[in-house]
Amino acid sequence: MSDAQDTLPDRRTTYHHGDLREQLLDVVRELVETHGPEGFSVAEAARRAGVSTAAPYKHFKDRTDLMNALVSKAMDRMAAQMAQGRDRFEAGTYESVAGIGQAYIDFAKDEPGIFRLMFGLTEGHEDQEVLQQKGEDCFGIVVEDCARFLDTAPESEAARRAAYILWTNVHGHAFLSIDNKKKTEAKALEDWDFLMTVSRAVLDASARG
Amino acid sequence: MSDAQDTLPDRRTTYHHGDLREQLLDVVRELVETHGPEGFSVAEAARRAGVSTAAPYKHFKDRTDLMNALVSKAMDRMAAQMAQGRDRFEAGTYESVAGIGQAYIDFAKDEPGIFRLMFGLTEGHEDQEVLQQKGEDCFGIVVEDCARFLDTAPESEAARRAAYILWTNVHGHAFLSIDNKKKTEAKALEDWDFLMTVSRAVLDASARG
DNA sequence: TACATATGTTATAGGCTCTAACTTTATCAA
DNA sequence: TTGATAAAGTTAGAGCCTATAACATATGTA
Repeated sequence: MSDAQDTLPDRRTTYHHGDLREQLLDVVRELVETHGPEGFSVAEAARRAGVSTAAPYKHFKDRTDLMNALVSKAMDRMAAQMAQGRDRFEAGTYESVAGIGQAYIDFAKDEPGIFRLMFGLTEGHEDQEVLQQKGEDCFGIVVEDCARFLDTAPESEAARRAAYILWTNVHGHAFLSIDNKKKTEAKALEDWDFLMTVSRAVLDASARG
Repeated sequence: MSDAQDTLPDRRTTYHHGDLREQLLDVVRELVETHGPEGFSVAEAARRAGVSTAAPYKHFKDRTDLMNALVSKAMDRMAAQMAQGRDRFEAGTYESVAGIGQAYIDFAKDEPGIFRLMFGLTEGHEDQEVLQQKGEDCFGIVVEDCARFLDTAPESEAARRAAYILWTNVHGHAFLSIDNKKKTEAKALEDWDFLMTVSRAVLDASARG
């Protein structure tokens, strides 16, 4: 009679879902990548997870809360990938710094929806101590490697300053890359070329004082 | 009896509004700055303009269309301010390049909501030839000034490359500034200091070849 | 076993987008 | 000047969304 449930994914036999919170995050992650940073609804996510549209609210206070959780997990992935990018090279070299940047850019290209969400959040973002901290952690990876290159402490003005400038380069490049794939400049200047150019320019300038 | 109309702004006497399209854009601009890039609704804008919630659709195809118009106007303002920033100094100098960047950053700080909207658009953005072109125009201002500094044609690889790197610096700094006003790095490194540092580093590196 | 808690469900209020059908005003050609 | 047409309003309403309330079912622990 009711064939509506045939369209439901993974029809459950149990009353409880078992892992709804995580599955919602997965589903929304997909939606965000296919329909853009704001192109998801809690209702649609619930439907795809095979639960009622009210169920998500047992796990997330509201839509923003869900988004924050999504971003939080994304930041963990990002930090891990940045560390991995660095570890492909000897620490404290042009290459390791560029490697961190490459990981950042790759993340942005692989997950542009989430990436946009991470930096597009405005409401209830800056209040979130956790997200704030995770952002700092990512930045810390760059600072640390710059400090090693410059042979200074990570707390030094020089290291933080160089890291900040490099961060703007990489962040800006990442954004422009995903924002405008056709842009000729972005193509003419390949990622690695760009990264090595700015790493050298900034680190050398910093080393010279 | 009905005191509802007392809350309506500028109660009209005429049936036609007269300049609804422009007023809607103004109202939405306000909403975007007070409630964030996505923190507006067509309905609320209509209410504030004192018309029915259906009226806006006589002027804009849909919500996205309204947003695009908003962004389009913002890009005009931005281009104008960038040119103005450049003209405060002798053309083709570190200062004029930094001046363009300062205008960009000021725009982002003055109108963070719109700024985010400009670079957060995803759906129906890249299709919009007009917006695409206006973005190129802004970029062209930087390219031109870099070319003058380097004493090359604006079409030269060197000029476009230097401009691109500087654009990432400025764009990244602008974004990080508005994204995270508390960030210590952003404060330690004042805008102008940052701009002159990167202008010198990038232009000198480019000039050296 | 039994009670408390966690995690589902249905129902519903209220807001939003956008369209349809209708009304009022402006424009412009004869 | 007039009368047809287009432009720019209006109300009504379908259909989607968020979020809550009230209720149902499972789980776990005393």
